[in-house]
Amino acid sequence: MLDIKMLRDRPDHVRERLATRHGGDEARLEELRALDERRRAAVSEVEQLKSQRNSASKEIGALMGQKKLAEAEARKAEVRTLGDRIAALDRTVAESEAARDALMLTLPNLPHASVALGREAADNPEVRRYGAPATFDFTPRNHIELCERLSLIDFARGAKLSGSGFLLYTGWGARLERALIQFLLELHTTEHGYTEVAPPYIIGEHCMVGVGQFPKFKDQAYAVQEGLDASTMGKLYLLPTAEAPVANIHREEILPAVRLPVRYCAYSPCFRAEAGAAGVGTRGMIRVHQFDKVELIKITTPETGYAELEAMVGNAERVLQLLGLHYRVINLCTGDMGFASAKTYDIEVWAPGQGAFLEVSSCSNTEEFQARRMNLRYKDASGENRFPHVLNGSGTALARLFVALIETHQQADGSIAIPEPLRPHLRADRIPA
RNA sequence: GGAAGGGUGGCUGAGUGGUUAAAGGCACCUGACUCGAAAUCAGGAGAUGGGGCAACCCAUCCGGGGGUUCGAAUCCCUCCCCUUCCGCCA
Repeated sequence: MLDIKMLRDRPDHVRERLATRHGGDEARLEELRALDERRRAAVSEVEQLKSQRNSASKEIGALMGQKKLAEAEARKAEVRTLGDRIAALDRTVAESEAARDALMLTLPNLPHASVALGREAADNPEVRRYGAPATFDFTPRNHIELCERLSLIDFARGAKLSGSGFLLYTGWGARLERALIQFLLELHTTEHGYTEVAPPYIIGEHCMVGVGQFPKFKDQAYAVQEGLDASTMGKLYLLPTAEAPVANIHREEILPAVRLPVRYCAYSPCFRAEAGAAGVGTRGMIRVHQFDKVELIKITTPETGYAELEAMVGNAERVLQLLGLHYRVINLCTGDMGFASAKTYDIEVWAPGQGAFLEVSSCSNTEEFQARRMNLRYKDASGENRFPHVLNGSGTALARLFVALIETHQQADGSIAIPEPLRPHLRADRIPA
């Protein structure tokens, strides 16, 4: 959520910055301005009336104490007429405020000044590359062939169980997935200074609003209800990402400055309806309805937010470096950034079998945007309550990492070589053919 | 699902219609005392929104929402959450 004060004081700035995304906010900004003014006018009038009523009520109390009952009754009658106007104005305030806030929740974050202007993915500047594409002296297979030959994933039975887009990991595939999760959590907790948390996998609607998933992306989430009780529908959702619970851990709190930065990492499965994406890359495990991910979350002061973002990207890159994978880091342009983000780096890993880079991590600083939605604050050195920067990043997504790993490290004999740092967790140095 | 008891400021804990932002205690800040600290004494200190150059002023907030009343932490309705016991269950 943007700062309503900035909308009042610098409307042109807000309009310009929002226009660098996808535009189309003009009408909403104008409506917002009108609602805000209506609310403020009503607030100042009703407060004045309430002030009158408060002092009158005190007088009535005093009169009754002195047993001047007739006078008290006369005053009561006067004040009663104030009550009706107050009630009407209170309704105006509540309505305009609710409408204003609902509108505020639909506006995306403003891009940071350093973000490149652009409309789409093609406009994203590349920041750096690591390594080189794997080369093979045999004909390499793609991950679908590898998974089938080595019985890592049973695509047909996964679909039989839950429909297309759901994976059944089997044997070495299940073990590799589990080893990767363990490897990632160990790395971030022991070497990168994150505190591990294990969140619920079903999350309240208010937390989805808090991170900016809702209201805009409601159609992308799986809603759950209790049994056949439709009245419970719309309150709880399967996680699209662990960001939803973890970023909300301290919602509605005021953290002492000495506790910052807060750094959490969490493993969770992620559930995405991918509505409207049917048929697009549905084969294999590139785009699925459920995948595993280790998420990184930071809560920092505004002063250190961007330094922490750079560090977070480095933490995610380290994963790929240790696994011997080729990747590139790109900086999303204004038109390609997520709703809540002020600045985002994507990390894309090279998948030889696809001949393409696959997004495995997206690291963003949402600045105060999510903190405002969550009413998360911290108390700075001077005792002032301020909104912290809230950052999130994948460290990393698993299904695509799995793809890149097996496609990159496949051997001529059909086996998969396991990179050194992963071996203790898999308790093997290769997946046999 | 059934029964009972609870949700008050950073914590603890009073308050059951009228100077109550809310006693007392703990923690915190300032000052005095001290070489310094502890102890003691005195004082201060909540949040949100709005107004003012400022000292300050106004409104709202005692789990959420609604109602009764001139006036609600206090009475009524409703929802949420927590604790204990019973039932069921991984």
